[in-house]
Parts: sequence; structure tokens; C-alpha cells
Amino acid sequence: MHPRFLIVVAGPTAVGKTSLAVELARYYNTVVLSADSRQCYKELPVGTAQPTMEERKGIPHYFIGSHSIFEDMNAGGYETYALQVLEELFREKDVVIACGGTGLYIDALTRGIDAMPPVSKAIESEVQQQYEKNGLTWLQAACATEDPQFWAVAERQNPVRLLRALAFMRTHHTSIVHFRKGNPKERPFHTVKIALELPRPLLYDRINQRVDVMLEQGLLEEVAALFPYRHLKSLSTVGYSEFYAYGHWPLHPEELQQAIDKVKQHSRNYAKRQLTWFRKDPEYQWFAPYDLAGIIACTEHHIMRW
RNA sequence: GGUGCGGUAGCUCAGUAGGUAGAGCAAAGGACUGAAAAUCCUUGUGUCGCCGGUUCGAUCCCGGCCCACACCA
Repeated sequence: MHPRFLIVVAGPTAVGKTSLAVELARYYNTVVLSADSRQCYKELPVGTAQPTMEERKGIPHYFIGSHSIFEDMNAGGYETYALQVLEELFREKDVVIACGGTGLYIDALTRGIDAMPPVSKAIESEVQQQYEKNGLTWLQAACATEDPQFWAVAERQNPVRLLRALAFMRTHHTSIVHFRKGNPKERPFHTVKIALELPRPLLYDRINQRVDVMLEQGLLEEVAALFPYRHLKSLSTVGYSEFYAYGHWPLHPEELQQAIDKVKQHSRNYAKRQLTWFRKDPEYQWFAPYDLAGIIACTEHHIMRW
């Protein structure tokens, strides 16, 4: 059997991943698998900048609008889902393009994430409610007494991580740290990692402009329709939570402008975090998003080696 | 034109009984194993508006000037 290749296209939001991935897919006569934790929700086409049919240029896309905000999706679920999709795709294709900005999802797909049993939904929401009622100090004390092994290595100010560990402990009566091995998994394909970047001021301009485009495309209508579901984890997302922060809808004109400015600001902050994630992974080769020729030379070079 | 209040970090401001200054926000850097577009950690040198004066020493006191705002004409 001849080797299979997954070409990963990563980079900060609004850098130009989508169009580059489509061009690569055309070149290799293949398809695109998204690695984006929010574009998979069909209810969020505008605010997550899902590629439109026009932008896809006839290239099939997977994990775009494929799930609902009411479903549970996470890094582990993505690993399972994406591997199944790839298994199907690699029957027909030698090359598949993975495109997205969620570093954790890309790692789950290419290196794997440790298998863990699911946490009880009832316990999870109970822990959440106790935290909201009693605060971080309570959460820290609970973690320290109920899961001292985790507490010893925990980020003690990080409520999201503490909540997860506590709910895990109360569900399985075993510390979550026993499941976090971090061993990379074997994959039935080779991976070539491409990261895109632009000068920071240019990237920030593009981010700001894209938010304005989203507004023209109907972001506010999308946000309004989802207002009743604003507490879902899937809507804890840049482009939505800024509008929901006021607790009412519609917003006054000043509030609306403030929220829009916050969306832009938080998108810029997010892009910075993405760059931090990708920069620490030495497997990425960095290119400008318009350097299609350079990128193809790079991927060809890798493919030729096998 | 007159009076008053101001001019200190990118922004809003605090402060120094004269010994060259610090908060919030923004910003920058970092972390990351089932919420990851989430969440968390770290980082503060700036002609203290300009020019003079007093002083060993001025962002602080004094004089003049410039600018902003408010009120009065």
C-alpha cells in the first residue's frame, strides 16, 4: 500500500487558511477536513466564518456545519470523528488537506489525545452550580481535598481545568492525572504541517475587516436567534459572548458598538494565542498565505521523500 | 477677552509634605489532554505640556507661554 499524506494548514484566524486549503485541494484533486472547533456548528455559519459554497469552489469540506450546538463536541470527539472521515477518504485519495486554527484539535488528530471515560453530565452540572454559588475558593478547596494528586500539579487559578478535574474525580473516583499520559499515537498516514502568517498589523487589519463583513452578512440576526441558548458551551465563543454579556437583547446602540469593538479585540487576542500555540511546535513550516508555489514545493518535497 | 479646573504609560486617572512615579483597562509574551474561538499565568522608563526661576536637587514651589474643557462677558 502506498503512503497517505495529511497536509495540515494551520495559522491564526483570518490569515487566509480557507482559500489556501482550497487551492491545495484543487492541486491534489482532493478534499478538505476542517480542524476548527467552532465551524462545525451548523447554527453558526456567519460568526465562525464558515467557508461559503462559493469559497469552497466545489471542493468537498468535512467537519463544517456538520454538528449542532446542542451536541457535545470536544477534542476527543474530534479525534474519533476525524479519523473515521480520513479512513473513508484515504480509500480514494492519497492526500487530504486538514485546515483549521484549533491547535488542540490538530494535535488530537495528528498525535492523538489520551482516551478518557466520559464525565457524568449530572455531576458536571452539579459541580458547575456549586462553583457559581460558592466561588473559586470553594472549588480550590474541593480539588485539594478530593483530588490531591491533581491539585499538586494543577493550574490553581484556572476554574475550567479545576471543574473538569473535580467532575472527573466525582464520576470515576480516580484522578484525571492517571489518564493524562501524553504518549503520541501511531497514524496510518504521514503529516506535513504548514502554518501561515502575516505581519501583525496586516493580520489585525484583516481581522477587523472580517468582523465588519460578518455584520454585513447578518451576524446580528444569527446572534439574536441564538440568544436563548447563550449559556451553551458551544456559544462561549468570540463573536457571540460579547453580545450576550449584557444579558438582554436587543442592545442599545452604544452597547452594540462596544460589543462589536470587543469582538474585534477578542479576535485579535485569539489570533495571538493561536500563534503562540503553533510557534512552539517545530514541525510547522511557515509561509505567507499567498505563497502557494512555495507551499506546494514544500509539500511535494515531503511527499517525494516517501 | 476674563475666571475656574486640568495637561503624568496607548486610554482613563492616582501620586510624590521637593530626592526623576503607579493602578485599572489596552497591549506584548507565555501556558495548554474532552468548554480550547474556552481558560489561566507573567510583564509598567513614561522628555510627569513647553521655557525660565528658586533649590544641592523640580513632575511637585514660583513666573511666563501653549493646549483642552467649563462658566462669565
